[in-house]
Amino acid sequence: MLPPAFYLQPTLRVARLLLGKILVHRRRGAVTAGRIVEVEAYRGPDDRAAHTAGGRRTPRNEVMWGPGGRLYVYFTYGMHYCCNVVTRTAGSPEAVLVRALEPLVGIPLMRRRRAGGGAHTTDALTRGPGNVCRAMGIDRRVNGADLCAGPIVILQAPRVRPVDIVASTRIGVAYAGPDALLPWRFSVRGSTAVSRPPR
DNA sequence: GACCGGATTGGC
DNA sequence: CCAATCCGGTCC
Repeated sequence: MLPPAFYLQPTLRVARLLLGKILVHRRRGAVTAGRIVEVEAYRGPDDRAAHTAGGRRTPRNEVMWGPGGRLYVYFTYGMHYCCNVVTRTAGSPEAVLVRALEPLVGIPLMRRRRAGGGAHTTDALTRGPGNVCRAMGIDRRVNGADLCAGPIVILQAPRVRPVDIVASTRIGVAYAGPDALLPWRFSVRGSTAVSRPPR
C-alpha cells in the first residue's frame, strides 16, 4: 500500500507516479481492482479548471482542502461520480482525477455494476471517470475516505517509465480559458483503456 | 429561492 | 450533435 507521504508530494509528480498503481475497493468481501492508466492533475487556487479555483472552499470541495491521501468524490451531470486522489498538505487544495483503469480483479462484478448500457469489452468497463466510479462501486459514501485505511486503497506497483507516459490537455475543461491548454493529463502509452486519444 | 451549467456518457 | 438528470455555486 502506498504510504501517507506519497500523497504529500507535488501534484504533477503524484499524477505521473499514480500511473501503473493498483486502485482497490474492498467492500463486504466484494473486491474490485484496476491498474491506473489515465489521470489528470488539478492544482489548487491558481488552476482555473479546479473546483478550488480562486480559493473557493465549499461543502463539496472540502475534502480537497484537507491533507493528501484521501479520496475526493463528487457528483456531476446529474448522474455520474468522479473520484480524485487528494494531494499535498492540508490547506493546499489539489488533487488527481482518476480517468481510466485496466480492470484486474472483480471483472464480473464490474460488468454487473455497468449493466444496462449494453455489452462492454473489459477495458471499456473502466474507461472514463464516470465509468471508473460506476464499475468500482465508488459514490458519495466514500468521499473523504483515507486511502491508507480503506475501504479503498492504492497498491504499490512497478512504475511506468517516463518514456511510456503521454502528457496531453485535460478533458472537458474548456471553461478554464488558458488553463485548458496545460498538459496535465497523463496516460500510459498504448493502453487500450485510455478514455480518449491524447491530443 | 431562482437560475445556470457541469473535471460525462452513450445514442443518433 | 444532443439529451439525460440533479446538485452545487452564485447571486438576488
